[in-house]
Amino acid sequence: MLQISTIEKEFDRCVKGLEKRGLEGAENLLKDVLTLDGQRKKLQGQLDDILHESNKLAKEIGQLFQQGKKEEAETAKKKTTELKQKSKSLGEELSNIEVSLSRHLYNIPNIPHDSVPAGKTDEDNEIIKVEDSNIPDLGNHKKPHWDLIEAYDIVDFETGNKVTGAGFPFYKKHGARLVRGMINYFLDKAAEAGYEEVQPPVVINEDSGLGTGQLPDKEGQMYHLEANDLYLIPTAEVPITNMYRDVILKEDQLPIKHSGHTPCFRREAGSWGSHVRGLNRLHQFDKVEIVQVVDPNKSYEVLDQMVGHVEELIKSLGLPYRILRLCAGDLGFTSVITYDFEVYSAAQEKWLEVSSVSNFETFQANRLKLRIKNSDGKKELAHTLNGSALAIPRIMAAILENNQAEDHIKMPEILHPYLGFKEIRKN
RNA sequence: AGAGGCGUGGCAGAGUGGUCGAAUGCGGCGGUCUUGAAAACCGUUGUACCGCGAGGUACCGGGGGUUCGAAUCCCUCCGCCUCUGCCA
Repeated sequence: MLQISTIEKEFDRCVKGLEKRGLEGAENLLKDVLTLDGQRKKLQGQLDDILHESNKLAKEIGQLFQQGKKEEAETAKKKTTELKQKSKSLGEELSNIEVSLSRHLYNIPNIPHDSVPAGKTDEDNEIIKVEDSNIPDLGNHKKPHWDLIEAYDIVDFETGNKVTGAGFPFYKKHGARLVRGMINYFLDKAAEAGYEEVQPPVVINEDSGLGTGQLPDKEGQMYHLEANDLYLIPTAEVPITNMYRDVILKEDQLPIKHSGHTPCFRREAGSWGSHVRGLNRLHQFDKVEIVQVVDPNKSYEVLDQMVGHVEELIKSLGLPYRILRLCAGDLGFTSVITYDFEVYSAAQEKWLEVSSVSNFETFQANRLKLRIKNSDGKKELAHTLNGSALAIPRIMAAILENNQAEDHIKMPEILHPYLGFKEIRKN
């Protein structure tokens, strides 16, 4: 969430940023925050004074008792009753204000970067790079991947439907091996780039959901385990970034770089429809995520590195791709700037989003209380970033479609050592 | 899952109702000594909020309660340890 000090110091920039996102009444919302914060300070001051009085009296009463002056002590006790009532009512008033203040703050999204284009929907996203020279000419044996996976018997939706439900497929044979091979390849590449691998829990508690911003905003997108009040992760970003919740890092520990593979679970409530077929959208899918916690002065340099890393991965697989800079209206709640990567899936003739790389600046760190202590002993909020590197099923869809031939599907050469086969054939 | 125990500052560890934001040791930082280092000695050393400042308030796992006053008593939740049970 935004820092109140930022709202105060850069009020106009914040208003403009929120308006760019299409948030209505941004100025009033931010004014309310400042008003509430002013009230908070005032009440806190009053309460502190009363508590000060009470503390003083309590000490005096203690001394009177020790000196055996019981009557005087009893008289003094009576004075405290009034103070107690005052502090109680002030305390309630204060906590009401605080609740209201934090509700406001939790509902205010991050301020977009200057370079983020204005716009409302994904139509307005800015295409900053297109690499489409390798879109294959598939001639007349062009099959979408949902036909291919059936023909080659490598993903089984029907059995997934029976065992769990729609959106939970079984990968089989070469398909299962392809998933595992890609995960290993992506993790190896992340390791080469200096990311330390972790294998995080795939369920998280409420505090973690709040920390990275999935809660309270996107409550309905996560699977909730009610019996334990835990959530299935929608991305490894959540557990990995939350490793650093309530942590004060020393300068020389930076940058923190982690990679992790997890299944990701998304309810995708409301986004299901006939246009979503095959591997394009699932309730459970595998993804390798990269996360960094960095010095605030270096986060844009790091963002470029992460974008470069993802681009190299996609290139190495020989897939046509493009890079988008999301417009303000399409930008995630917590993000300052996001680059999306899409690969071209040549049979369905569609661009598929396979990665999203974002800088959150201090937005997550503020919720997480993730700080850096510099050599002068001063503390400041860190910047957090993350990116998919990469999401498996859509990469798989594009590989299958783009590399299909009459009676086989070629695997990208870079994956051969990870697969134990060079092409998928029937049987 | 059941029974019992425990949860205090960066770490270790005192503290069972008032003078406790908290002894002591270690670690950290500064200094003396030394050519330099170590040792020794001296000093200093939690976080957050409010305030120009003096200073004030809150925090001893989380939340609530009793009391004029709670690290200390009570309730509850969470976590850890031991034993028993179950299980990959």
